[in-house]
Amino acid sequence: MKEIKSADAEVYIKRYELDKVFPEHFRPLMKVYQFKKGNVLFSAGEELEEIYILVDGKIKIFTLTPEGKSLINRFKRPLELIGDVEYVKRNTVFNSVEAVTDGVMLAASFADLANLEQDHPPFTRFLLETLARKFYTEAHTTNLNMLYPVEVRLASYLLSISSVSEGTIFHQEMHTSNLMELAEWLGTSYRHLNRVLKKMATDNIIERANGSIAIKDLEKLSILAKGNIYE
Amino acid sequence: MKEIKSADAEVYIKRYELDKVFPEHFRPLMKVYQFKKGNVLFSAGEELEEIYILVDGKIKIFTLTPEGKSLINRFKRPLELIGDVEYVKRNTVFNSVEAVTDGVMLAASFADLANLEQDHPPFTRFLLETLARKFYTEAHTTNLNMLYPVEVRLASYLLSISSVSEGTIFHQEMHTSNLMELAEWLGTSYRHLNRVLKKMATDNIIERANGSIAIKDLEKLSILAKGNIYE
DNA sequence: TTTTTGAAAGGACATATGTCCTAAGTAGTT
DNA sequence: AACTACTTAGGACATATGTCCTTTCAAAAA
Repeated sequence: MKEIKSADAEVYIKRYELDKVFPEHFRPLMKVYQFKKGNVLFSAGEELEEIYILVDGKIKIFTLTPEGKSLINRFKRPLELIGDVEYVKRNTVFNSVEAVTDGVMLAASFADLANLEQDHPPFTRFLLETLARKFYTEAHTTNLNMLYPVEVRLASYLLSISSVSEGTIFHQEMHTSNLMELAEWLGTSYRHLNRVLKKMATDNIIERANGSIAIKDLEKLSILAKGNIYE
Repeated sequence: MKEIKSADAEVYIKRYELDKVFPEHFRPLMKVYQFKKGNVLFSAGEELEEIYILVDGKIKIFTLTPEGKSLINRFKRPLELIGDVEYVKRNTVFNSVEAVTDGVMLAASFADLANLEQDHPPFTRFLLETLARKFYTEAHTTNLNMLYPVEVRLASYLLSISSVSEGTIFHQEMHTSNLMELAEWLGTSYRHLNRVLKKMATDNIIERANGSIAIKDLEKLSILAKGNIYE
């Protein structure tokens, strides 16, 4: 990750309405970093000294076992805080983070933030609200993962990226760019995702043509999803 | 849950060193509730108006699917906050809560707490630290559950409640009072827990005698747990 | 002591999902 | 066009875990 000294945090602070959180006098203390697709941004166990704010791009958060194999993860887009828990608990990094696309982060040092907290309550409040949202989302996703099989989760996911208007189904941007990533997103293996996709195709719920997935029967899909909404 | 007007929050505030969090002038606004084993304390979807602080007893936090069946849960002992996320996000209750033993909660209304936040930053900080800890623990447990089979988790659990001294193994208090509860704690079915226990007994790692579990081979257990520590 | 009840234990079977491999398709590069 | 690399697709098999039942057992109640 490379610091861009010429860049100004200002633009991003405006864009994401962070001006109440970071007062004028604090902004010169903030840095702007740029990262490239594929960069390993943080590794579990590392010592952190700054909080990072994802303001552009997409990242992947995952856990590696000591045995090196399995992983669990989420994809994150702006606005997302990295290192908030580490800042509050003064822990080492818990999850590893990798860049899925090019992107930009703002950063502020733990020390500066601790000072900021002394005379600027909105920042503490911001942290609190961020964490509450994270906790809620995390719990929601975990429950979904543990309570329902991949088929249901996939159905929910497809519903979440589709919207219907005048009988036509529009696909919003997929959170994932290919099936492997989709498998990771759903927390399953690529092989299994394929199996489930095949079943849905056989049941005439979706149709697969050259790598893309088209919804054929929205109603059946809704029934499958059991009213769950992903994210 | 029954309010005990005669009771005083003071004792508990002392015991858990909450005096910096709740200043003198705020304490008269706090209530003391008593609950009985088996009471359903909160149900998912309910509207909350107070934050609750578990100061005595054991509770169970779980999720029910609309289909009524499966559940996921954790057991909690003091000191634990209930309703913190709900307070910050103004959501309805996310998980249901049930009393496992008799116990006591302190409570303070959202409205009073919002006022407190205005002129008493330590409370916001307390919320933040609590949430960070919760988030961390939650993530840790989730990872453990998703990455390792029940056998490993059970091994970790047994290790976590055992301590060795001069060649003798001491069992600390189990978090659970019977095998069904242990199965819930581990997030598996009772049947499966039994299967795994049997395997461990066959492998001479543990020994089962009239309902209790004794560790026979600590080393094998440690290898099985792969260095993971539960909670 | 007999009866009842709930916990403990496990057999039989089904299902979700993972791992390992192979093959076919597609796009980019030489 | 030939080659390479990556994605898609799926066969074969193993494993973790769930569901449903039955039996055993021990403690509590009659």
